Amino acid sequence: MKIATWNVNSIKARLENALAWLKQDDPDIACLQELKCEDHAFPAAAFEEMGYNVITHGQKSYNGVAILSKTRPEDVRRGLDGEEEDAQARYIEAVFPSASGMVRVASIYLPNGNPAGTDKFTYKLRWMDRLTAHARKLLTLEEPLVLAGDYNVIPTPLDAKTPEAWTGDALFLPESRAKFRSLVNLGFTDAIRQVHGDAPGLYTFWDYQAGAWQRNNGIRIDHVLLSPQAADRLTGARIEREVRTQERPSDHVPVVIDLRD
DNA sequence: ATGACATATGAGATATGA
Repeated sequence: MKIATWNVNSIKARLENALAWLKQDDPDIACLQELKCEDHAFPAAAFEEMGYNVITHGQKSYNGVAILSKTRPEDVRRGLDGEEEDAQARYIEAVFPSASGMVRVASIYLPNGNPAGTDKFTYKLRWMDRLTAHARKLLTLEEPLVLAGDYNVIPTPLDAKTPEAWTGDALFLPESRAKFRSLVNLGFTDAIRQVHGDAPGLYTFWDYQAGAWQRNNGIRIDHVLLSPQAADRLTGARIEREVRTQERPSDHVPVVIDLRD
């Protein structure tokens, strides 16, 4: 089965792009982030007409996550524990039937955290702690689990064209990278690195500004983390760079993995 | 040093993003 993640940067602005991509790539499950709309405004019908079930956790103007799936979601969770007053819609998770049993998938939009030294950065770090605590619980289920999304973390210098330009940025600060490592080191596999090793130039985001795409001045911040039971079934992982050549593209491109049925 | 560029809100200019 094929599982994808993509930060669309507004689902309303990107609806035609998303439909074209789904028609081309035909994932069984697609995690979307940065919807920038409330649940009632999500264009669900367009995806349902393509055969997808739709679950969303939306918010006006900012954030928002969704999962599209060819099988019916069960055990849906919206949001993370730990901050009851947290109004930011950044996490949705469900379990999906597949040919070889159930697969649990989460769509994650981790806080950006800039500028460092502000509440935004401490919120990012707290959110990462909450995600890690939840992931620790999920791992005890010993089931195929896929944590996919925009993590807003550049894991290593290999994941940026110009890492020196990111010094001091919340995406690359040691605290952010350390918390990402702590999550991975619970026992997750970074699907792209598992398949491509230390290959350079694997990016998922290019700024709209300063010709970043044309110069391939990108960063890898969209990640697919696999539990051991999911990693056992990994047969492929790729970054869909050509999606950046769409008309009015998102500044992110999809990451897609294949799991053996 | 700043802005570039894109989107949402809402009707001009500001907030957010990464």
